[in-house]
Amino acid sequence: MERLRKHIEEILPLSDEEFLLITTHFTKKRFKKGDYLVRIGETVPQMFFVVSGLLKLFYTDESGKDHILSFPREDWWETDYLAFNTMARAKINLQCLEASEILCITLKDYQNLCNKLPKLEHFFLEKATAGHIASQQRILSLLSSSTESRYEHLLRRYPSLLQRVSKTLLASYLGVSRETLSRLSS
Amino acid sequence: MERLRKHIEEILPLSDEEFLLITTHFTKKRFKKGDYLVRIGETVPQMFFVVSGLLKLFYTDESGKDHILSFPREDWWETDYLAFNTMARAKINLQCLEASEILCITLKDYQNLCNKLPKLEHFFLEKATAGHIASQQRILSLLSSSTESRYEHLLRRYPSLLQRVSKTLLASYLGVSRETLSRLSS
DNA sequence: TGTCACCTGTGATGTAGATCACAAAAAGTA
DNA sequence: TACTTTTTGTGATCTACATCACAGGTGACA
Repeated sequence: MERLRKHIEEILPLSDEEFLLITTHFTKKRFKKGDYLVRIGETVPQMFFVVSGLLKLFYTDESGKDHILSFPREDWWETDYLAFNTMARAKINLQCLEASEILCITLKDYQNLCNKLPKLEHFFLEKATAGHIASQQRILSLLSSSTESRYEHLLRRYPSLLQRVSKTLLASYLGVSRETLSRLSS
Repeated sequence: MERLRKHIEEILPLSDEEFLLITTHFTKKRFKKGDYLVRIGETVPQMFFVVSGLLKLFYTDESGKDHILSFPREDWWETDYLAFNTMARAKINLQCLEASEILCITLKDYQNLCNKLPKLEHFFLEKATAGHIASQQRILSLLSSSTESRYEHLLRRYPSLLQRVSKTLLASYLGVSRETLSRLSS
């Protein structure tokens, strides 16, 4: 849980009591490689904070092809936000690429926590804004950049990703076939 | 300003005093078609709420081609959030496609307002989350759908857009050339 | 230690869409 | 109303990328 405290305190200082209150609302779980945290078609009772490990958030289209939205890793918040917030069924999957340590919070606990500690909404607002900005920049790069420069940009921004993720998965994040990406690398 | 009140109260009930407090932090401005609210390279002192009118949020790449991120219209919040929040220079333009009535708020006023009325952060958190979700879905459609189905989806979701926006602009929102879009329509 | 699943590179071929070019139609503007 | 600017459709050509197919490599696990 210390990791969560440091993470929140980058934005919001916390007293010991406040942090204790926060921790009581989360459950720590361990997942193995391949485990699903969210599966298409099921409900999404929780939001997740990644303490350690690596996941993929992805959509599987009608033809069975995967499209990766993100690679959540240490210090990331992730879930199917649409399904989580509206208590609907998931439209996307969230699955472990590595064994992972995760803090989980239910919608009810999340709402309770925000009521008891309203300044946390400031924290989550910052996170949501950052997420929105990042998504917009991804849209821009999909609209305006070549596959090659998107690939270079990705590696520059997350150099460690290449060590942890297969090129097949990187291709499906970039929106090209793995063959095309392979030809780019060489 | 009544429009703003109704808009906020869809999420958050407000007393008359609270709403009065809010209004004192905004400035109402009228813009003509073609006017810029945000221009690449300049600072972004304000965030905008569209009372009436239509705008485009777009990036111009090195080759001079435009890429449209959104068509903000009635009841939308928009700005270059990255530049606004970090007081940096804008990377994207925000320009009027129609004469528009806009409520403007500076970063300082925004922060003051949220301090004085913390429950507003709840409102903005909802908006930011919705924006993030919408952006994610756009990424998914860029990754997984054909141009044709993205076009159909856009028209289904915003049928009025076709009346207000040229196909050239729609093409640059969808990420295809206007020639290709023209061939699709026929 | 052998087997199996997955990953990666590479060739051949097909296709969606970019780009260039032109003309007619529509919409602004003086 | 006349003139300019913008929008739209359509043809011809070119290119990036998808798809299919195959083979060698690597790590996981029984």
